[in-house]
Amino acid sequence: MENHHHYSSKGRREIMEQELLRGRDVANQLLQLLVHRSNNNDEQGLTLILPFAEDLVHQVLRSFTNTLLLLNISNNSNNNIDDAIFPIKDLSSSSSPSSCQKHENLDEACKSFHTNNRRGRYKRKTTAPTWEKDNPILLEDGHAWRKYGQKKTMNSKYLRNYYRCSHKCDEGCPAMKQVQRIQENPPLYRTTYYGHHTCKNTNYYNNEESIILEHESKSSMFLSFNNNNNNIIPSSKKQILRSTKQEAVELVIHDHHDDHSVATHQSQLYDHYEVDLEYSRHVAMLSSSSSPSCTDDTTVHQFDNNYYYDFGWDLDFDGMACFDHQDQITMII
DNA sequence: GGAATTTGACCTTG
DNA sequence: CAAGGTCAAATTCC
Repeated sequence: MENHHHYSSKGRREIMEQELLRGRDVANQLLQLLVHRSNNNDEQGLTLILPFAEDLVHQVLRSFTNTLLLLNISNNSNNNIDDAIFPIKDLSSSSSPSSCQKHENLDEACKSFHTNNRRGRYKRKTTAPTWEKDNPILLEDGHAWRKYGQKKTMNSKYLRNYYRCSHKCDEGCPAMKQVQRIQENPPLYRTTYYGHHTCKNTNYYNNEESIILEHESKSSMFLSFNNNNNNIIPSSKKQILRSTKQEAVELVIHDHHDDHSVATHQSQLYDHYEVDLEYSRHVAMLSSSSSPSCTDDTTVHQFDNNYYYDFGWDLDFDGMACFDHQDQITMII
C-alpha cells in the first residue's frame, strides 16, 4: 500500500542530479578514451575500443533521457510525483527494491512459519518451469526476489542461484526462479521461472503511476506510462497509448525500424502479469488478433486461451518483420 | 541493528 | 545413492 515512501526520501530532483552527474562522469570517460586513442593513432586499437566507446555514449544518452523524462513528468503533474518515481537500479547496486509492505515483518513471519525441526518441512517443486529465458546480462525483472540458495551443478562450472518471491512469507506468493550463468564469453545467463506471482506487485508495473527510467541497455526503445493523464512519453519509435492499470495496454507502432540505429531489441515473455517494462530490451507481447505474421524464429505459446508471441528478436533485427505486418499489438500489464 | 546473502547441512526425487 | 532443491545459522551488507 504505502510502499512508495521508500523512494520518496530520494526526491525527483536528487535523482535528476544523480543522472546528470553520472552522465557527466561517463562523458569524461569517453573523452579520455578518445583523447588517449587519438594520441596513439592506432587504427587497430580503435576498433577494439569502439564497442566500449559506444557503450559510454549509450550511457550518456540514457542520462539525458532519464533526466528529460523526470523533467517532463514534473512539469505535467503536480501531485505526489515523488512517490511515483521508480528508478531503475543499476546492476552494480545490490539488493532488491525492498518496497514490499510489512517488509520488516517478513523475516519474522518466515521464522515463525518454520519451526526448528526441519524434518518434513521441505517441499521440493515438481512442476515444470513456467518460463525460461537466456539473457546476455543479469537483468532485473521488476519483482523483488529473495535468494535462498545456490548450488554447484554437474554440467556447469557456474553456480545455480535459487530465488523466491520476496512476498512468499507475507503474501504466500509461490513464484520462484533460478538463475545460472551458462556461458562465459559472451556472458549468458539462463533464468528459469517457476510458478506465477500472486503477490500484489505494487512496486513497479501495476501501480497507478509509474515512471520507468531507461536502464543500461543497448536498446533505445523506451517505454513508460502514466495513468494520470494517459499521456504519451515517446522514446525512439514506440509509444504506449491508453494505459489502464491491470488492463490491456495498446502498444501501437507508429513507425517501423527503418533506422537501424534504433538498436537492438529482445523480447522476453513472462506470464501476463510479469511483463517487463523495466528493460526495454525484453518486452512480452500478446497479440490481440489470432495470428500475426511472424518471422521464423518467433515462438508462440498458449496460456489461458491466449496466444503469446515471443518475438525473440536479436541484434540482426530479424524480429522486426513482425511489426511490418501488424500495426497493433496488445500488451498485458 | 536489521535485512539480504552465503553456506553447508538437510531433505526429496529419480 | 547421486543430484540438486531447500533450510536456516552465520556472515555480510547497508
